[in-house]
Amino acid sequence: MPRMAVAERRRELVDAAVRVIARDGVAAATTRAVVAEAGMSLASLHYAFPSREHLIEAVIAEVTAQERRAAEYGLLPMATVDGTGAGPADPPALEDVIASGLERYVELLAERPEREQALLELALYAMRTPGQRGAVVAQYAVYRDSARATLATAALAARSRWTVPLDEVARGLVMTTEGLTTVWLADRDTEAARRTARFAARAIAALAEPA
Amino acid sequence: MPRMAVAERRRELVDAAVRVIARDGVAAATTRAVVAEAGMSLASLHYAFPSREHLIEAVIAEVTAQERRAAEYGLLPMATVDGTGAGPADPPALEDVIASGLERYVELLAERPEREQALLELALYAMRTPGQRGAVVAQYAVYRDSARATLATAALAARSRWTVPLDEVARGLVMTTEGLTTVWLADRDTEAARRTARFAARAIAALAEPA
DNA sequence: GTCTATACACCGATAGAC
DNA sequence: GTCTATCGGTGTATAGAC
Repeated sequence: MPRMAVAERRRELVDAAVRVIARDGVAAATTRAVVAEAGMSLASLHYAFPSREHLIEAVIAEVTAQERRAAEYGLLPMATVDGTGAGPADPPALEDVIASGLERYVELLAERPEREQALLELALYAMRTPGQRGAVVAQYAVYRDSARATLATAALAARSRWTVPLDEVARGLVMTTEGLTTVWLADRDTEAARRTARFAARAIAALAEPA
Repeated sequence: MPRMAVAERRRELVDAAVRVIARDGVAAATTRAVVAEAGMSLASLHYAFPSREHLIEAVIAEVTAQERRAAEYGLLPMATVDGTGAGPADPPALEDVIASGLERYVELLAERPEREQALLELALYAMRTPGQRGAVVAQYAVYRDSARATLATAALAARSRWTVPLDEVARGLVMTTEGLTTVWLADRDTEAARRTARFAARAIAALAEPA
């Protein structure tokens, strides 16, 4: 193996761990499985990280950062739905904006179930690991921030304003996506999930009024 | 150790496994940890179960049965809220009935987080284990059935009727409890969860009209 | 810095005495 | 039926050659 900076090695190990976890779960992400995936020797891992736990810690941090980026770059958000330069006379209905966003999330879920399952497993793992509780809180704070920003933009696009604190709405949206995720992972019924998503969109949109 | 019927031994092992899983997680429920919890020797486990996987399978079945019983005996349901023999003139508001049920769920969650976390972990484990996917589907079917029955009773008590198929409402309720669970497990903010529960109750109640 | 080789604990499972 | 003892395998982590 060629020499490489420790930082680079760390990056490759984290990426490999992410792939293993997505494919086979957190429990299967043993040190041996990760280095095999990364094409390194076992000792390289312990040179880059003091222990497996530190590696998983880095994985959680990396995944959280990815989620943050995805949220910021609007891969998840629902507010970019129109784009046709709608005139001031015909703003989209808020319910439709939110519904299309949630439906896009369901699509994404159905396309990459491993990713969402991996995120859930990592969260549960972190909840059990004393030093990692903060990481979980941070992960869900990212979700909430993203939801807040998205909902603010959506209301703007739909010429509406929220009648309850934006924070509450954001919390409800995060609860919705988490609920959709768990239920879909359990029964894999995409059509039912789409219907539930539309129902949730209606419920959330009811918390706003025309501006 | 005293002699005992295989069935009884199986029962004790499953109970011990449930305790270990609730306390330390699925990954920690090794054969040795379980027999230590049950106060048996290692060989007894393999006499009662052909393998650890079969034991976990039995645990999932047992936990699902417990959930079913809890649902049937009305520990979860929200429809038994009044009980004062309210006259025909003052039915409770549907929103309040559902809200009190969901708030009770939040209370239960805050009281026994280990149980809900264990259920989630078991579900995720089963999703990854080829032979266990059916168990997960069954588990969530139980939730849905319970939700359906509860919602039907609630509508009756509140002199309302659902304007969308009951199945859809039930699905929305299950999604809600799952979402509440994951988010609460992540941030442990009980007051926020209560607020989210009330918001969800309003949204669900909006799907019914006076009968 | 990177490797091979290995230490050592714990895993699931079984053999065989009682 | 129930136990102790042990097998073969895999886990994390490290020692020491290069």
